[in-house]
Amino acid sequence: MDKTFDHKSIEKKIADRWNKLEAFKFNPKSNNPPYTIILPPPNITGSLHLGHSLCYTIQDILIRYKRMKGFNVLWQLGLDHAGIVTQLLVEKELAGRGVDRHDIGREKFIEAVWNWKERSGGTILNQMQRLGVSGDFSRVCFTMDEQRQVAVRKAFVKLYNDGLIYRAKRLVNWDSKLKSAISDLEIVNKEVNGSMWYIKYPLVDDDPGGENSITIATTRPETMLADVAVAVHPSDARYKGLVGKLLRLPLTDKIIPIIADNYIDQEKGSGALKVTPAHDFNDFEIGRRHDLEAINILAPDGRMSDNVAAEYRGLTQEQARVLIIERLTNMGLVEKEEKIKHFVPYADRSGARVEPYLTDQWFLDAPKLATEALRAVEDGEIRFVPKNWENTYFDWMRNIKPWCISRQIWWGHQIPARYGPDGEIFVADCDEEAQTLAKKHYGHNVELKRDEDVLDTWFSSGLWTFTTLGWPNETTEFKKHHPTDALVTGFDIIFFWVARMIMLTTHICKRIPFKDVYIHAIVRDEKGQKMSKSKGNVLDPLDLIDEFGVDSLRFSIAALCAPSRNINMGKERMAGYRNFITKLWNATRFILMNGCRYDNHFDISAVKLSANKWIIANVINLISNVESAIENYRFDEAAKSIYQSLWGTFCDWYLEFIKPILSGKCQENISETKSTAGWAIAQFIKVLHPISPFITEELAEALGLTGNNSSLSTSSWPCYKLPKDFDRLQGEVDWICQAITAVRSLRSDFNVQPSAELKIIISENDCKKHSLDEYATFIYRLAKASILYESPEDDIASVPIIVEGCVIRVIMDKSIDINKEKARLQAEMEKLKIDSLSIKTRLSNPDFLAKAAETVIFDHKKRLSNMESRVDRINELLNV
RNA sequence: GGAUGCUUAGCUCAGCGGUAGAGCACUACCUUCACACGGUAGGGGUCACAGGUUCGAGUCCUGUAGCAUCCACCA
Repeated sequence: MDKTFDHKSIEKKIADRWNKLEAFKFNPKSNNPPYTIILPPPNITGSLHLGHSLCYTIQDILIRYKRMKGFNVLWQLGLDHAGIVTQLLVEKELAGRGVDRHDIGREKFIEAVWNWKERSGGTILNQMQRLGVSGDFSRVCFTMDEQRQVAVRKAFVKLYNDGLIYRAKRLVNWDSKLKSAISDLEIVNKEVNGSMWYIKYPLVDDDPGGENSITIATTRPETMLADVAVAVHPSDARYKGLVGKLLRLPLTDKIIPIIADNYIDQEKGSGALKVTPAHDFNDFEIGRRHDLEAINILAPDGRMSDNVAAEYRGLTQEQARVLIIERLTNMGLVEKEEKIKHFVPYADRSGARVEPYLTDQWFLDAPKLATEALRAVEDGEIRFVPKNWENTYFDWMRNIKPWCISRQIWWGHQIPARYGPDGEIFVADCDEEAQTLAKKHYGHNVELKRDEDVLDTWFSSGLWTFTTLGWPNETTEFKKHHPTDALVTGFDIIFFWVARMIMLTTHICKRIPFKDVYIHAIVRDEKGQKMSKSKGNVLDPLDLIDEFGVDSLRFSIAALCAPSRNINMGKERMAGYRNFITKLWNATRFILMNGCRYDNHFDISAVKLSANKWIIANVINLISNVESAIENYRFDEAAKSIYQSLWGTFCDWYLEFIKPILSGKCQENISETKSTAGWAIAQFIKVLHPISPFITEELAEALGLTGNNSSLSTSSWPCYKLPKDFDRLQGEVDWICQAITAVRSLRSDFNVQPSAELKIIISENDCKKHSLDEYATFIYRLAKASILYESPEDDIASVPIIVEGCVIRVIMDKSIDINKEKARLQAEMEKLKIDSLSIKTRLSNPDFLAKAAETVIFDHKKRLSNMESRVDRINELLNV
């Protein structure tokens, strides 16, 4: 074995072995208790980024752990068709060849998308395998594959028949670039510079150009062409008596009323609001209350439509705005213009400015579905981990609005609705069924027209837990593995996905989709900045794997996975955990070099030597700590306790303890110690396996823990009971460790050469109390100090130290002049005292305090306390 | 404007009633026969600020400040 672990030579080999053994194949016939996770399906457009690595590693840890625990694990993998994103990408690709999708038509375009899927869909799956994802890749589903299409249609029809899906003419968020409705979650608000114009609307009864008018304020004067009223607050003194009067809308000369509505905020603008129902969500509501007409002046591409005077038609809104302001200014109707900053909605995907737009769309009655979805979480049937995300969920769910599920794009599940000649709607799974419905309605066969829209991507994602398990068929998977056990995802898609899955699944299946929702943090760079290509701080997981190895990456992820909002991932930190992986490698190498192997028949209760009992107790304790950490989704604790035990206890102490034995100094214990060491390292390898599967698989084989045709992945999780008196040794060995440390400290303080041998005297009582006979060689090995059982002559210089009430006298090597060293320490102490005195003087000087900045004072205080603690230490050493 | 977090060692973060912790970085010494991606010993902390509860508060409560994120906001 090499001195350092060469991950590159091993990862591929191990992955191939897992493949060959079909280690992760799901067995539907197994009678073991089920454990199920549905993987959040990545988009077919993507490649693996660090966020994926995090999400998948966590799931893989759970899956591998549960598999070892004897569960029949089902980790359902899949891919998402990602409607809008994919369509935009394929359009872009076509545009590169000078092709517009409208030229080739819908059918050819969809063909092109499937083509794309074939090419890029597999990329991320391959990358997942590189990460060590231990799912059954033969079961990968796709949100648009045949089975899912059937299920999605079925679900839609059911929701429609249950009155939860309806078609309506409503204002929706309109992406004018995409020419499609989008959901309010797909919008980002950006702050932009704009203007607020104050425009006078003259009262009808007055002289043309007269003084009497109402001033309205607006950032979008072009929409005034669609104004149908001006609204004021009923109790606004400024407009008392004007309610009910008529205004002449400038430019169009349309007569519009002044109405009163409680929605109006007297503080904002001029207190009078122009009402434009077709182009503002609030105005739409006002329009409904007052039975006002909604005039749509925008075309689907966001330009001025034919509903306005010819001179404005076809203009962009910006062009129309300039023209209108120019005209109003000439008419003397612009009171003032204020430059302001305000937030304007943009489409997340296409970047287009989002318009409220009046169209016919399909809606899901989310407010109705929310009741049951809220109850499931309120009652604790579904548990969020960490729990505080429940509040986010509750807040959103309690204020939920109907979800517009139709999209005017081509790539997606086409809505299973057909229209009769008179517009009557027939919703059915298939053509035949729709025809039957139509015939029943009309009394004869008619020609039906299929709705062209497709469903929002998140609609099919929302059904994911059960459509992947065979629903609507009562498959074994659906019966046994649903509800699934855990959903692992980021907080950024609680609304998009988690909430919708809960709503849809509780209604359609009458059960919850999952029991636990584990919300992981978002990966950022080491400074806590969001990773983005423009900032150039993106860490590519595949690069990290190349540099540090998968096992290090996975271990880092686990170790950093504390329950907070962010995970700051930097290379320095990763290097530290890579070192840990190397440490494990070398510890195992050492054990193998000394002829230790894992012995299947090793009986821990027959062990005699304290050091061996001690490490066994530590390891058993670790196993249960790791168990409860993983069960509680505390992967950081699992990783850290393995790190701590392996490095801090096993390597730093135990291996040093047993070196004298293994080298043949105590023949009687050699066989037992070899077995114990082999057993202990095997346990470390097992408990680490869910986190770092590759190196552990490799080492397990070397240790003889697994054979040619077996895998650690499918071996069982260690289960040991601590033999009776084992944990009582803890205090005893701790004392030994402390004594050794104390001797080493003293050596360091007195500048004793590391190679110099010390003699220490421990009272007979203490020797018995701490079974020191057994440890004599250990103390020699670790502190180069051997125990004397008889007091030497008084004239030999010694320094006493106290460890937990027991006095240890350390006899110095003859080459060390104790008095000289003591004098040196004394001098150091005096100097520190004098220095600290001068700092104290400074700090008590009002002039200094007045001049010095706070940080300077802080620095002085810090230095002072450092000096004082050093003085205390030296004092202790000299006085005992 | 509403909500939720965060503020602890130089950096990144754990800890959430009982003697201030980890990793990395730092200092000194050590190429000792698993490992220099190592070993040993160290140094480094007004636990944001101000009040309160308690025998006792990074830890609970109230308030303040700064930062972050989400939601709302086109008069």
